[in-house]
Amino acid sequence: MGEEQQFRQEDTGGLKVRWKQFLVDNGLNTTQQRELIVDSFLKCKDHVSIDDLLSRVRKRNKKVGYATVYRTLKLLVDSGLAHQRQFGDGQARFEVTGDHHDHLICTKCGLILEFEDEEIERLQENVAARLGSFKVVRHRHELYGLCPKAQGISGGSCPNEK
Amino acid sequence: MGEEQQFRQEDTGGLKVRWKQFLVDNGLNTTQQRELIVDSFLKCKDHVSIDDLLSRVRKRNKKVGYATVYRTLKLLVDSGLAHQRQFGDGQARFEVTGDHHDHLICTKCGLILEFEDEEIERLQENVAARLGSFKVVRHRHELYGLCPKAQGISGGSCPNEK
DNA sequence: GTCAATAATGAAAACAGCTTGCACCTACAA
DNA sequence: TTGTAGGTGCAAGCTGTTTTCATTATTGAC
Repeated sequence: MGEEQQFRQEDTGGLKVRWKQFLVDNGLNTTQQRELIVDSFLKCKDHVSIDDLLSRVRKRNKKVGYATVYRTLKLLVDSGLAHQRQFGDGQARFEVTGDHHDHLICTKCGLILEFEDEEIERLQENVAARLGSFKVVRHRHELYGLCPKAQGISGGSCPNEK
Repeated sequence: MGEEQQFRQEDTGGLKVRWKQFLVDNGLNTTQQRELIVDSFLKCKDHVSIDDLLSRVRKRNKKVGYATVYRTLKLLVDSGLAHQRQFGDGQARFEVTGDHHDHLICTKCGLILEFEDEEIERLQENVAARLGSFKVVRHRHELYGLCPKAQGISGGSCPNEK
């Protein structure tokens, strides 16, 4: 656990270097707001919406505006440091770029799990080839359903139930 | 080809019966607009947006409003006759419920192909089981990329390019 | 067929999340 | 230090969707 944390810090550090480079490459300035927003974002392990991130940021600086978070997230996506996702609830969510993975979403409590499966990835390529040399650039694979708690297994109620 | 068409008509007829039953079961009226909208929808082979369907409907009755199409599509989804999809372009698309399939979308020309793969479906279930008895209710699997024409293969230009 | 009661329609307004214009402010190279 | 390009925050605008409400259509009882 101590090891894992250390790794994460190192990793976040690496991402921060890439961010700095992105700013330089594109003639963008380092500002207090951007620093704060990017740091807050890189700390997130989960899938944050703009509003989520805004409220995290505002804990440290009340005056940051929605538009700045919005624009910074766009830069993060452009820089490749963030991925933008669209689950069913109508608002965009962002996550730190890492190992590729897909998602399993509990429709009752909103719990989001991640998964990856080499075999599925490989089969996807087959499908695309089969359908006439289609070249897959990215994909989206989401499983919606009920987590054990939402099913009533093990008696617990759903942690994030709305 | 004649056979196929006959089959489709029969199938559409079956769906229409289910629709009628849905109206009865829920104490809903049959109206000119609903008839027209549902008939137009069931004829669609592709993935229509609300606006697409509205303009098809208006070819036969100029006075039908957007809200009516919107509400009728919602009923169609509730009745299980339609599936609602959300591809990347921000507007909902609807398709007639049929064999389960997933999608391959050309990001250059908007071409949408359908695919299904038993093996992938099976692996999905494995994934859900592996992640702790998650029960999958539905899923979403979309491959985004370039169709052969968009890649410049065979020299043709992209049919639907915007 | 006629007539209420009930439901559906269409226009327009409300809504939610996203995007942009603009006046003021900040970072940074000279 | 200062000029300037770039960034910020507010508010307005946009897009697709959803709802409200006055009007119109459908249906079941006579």
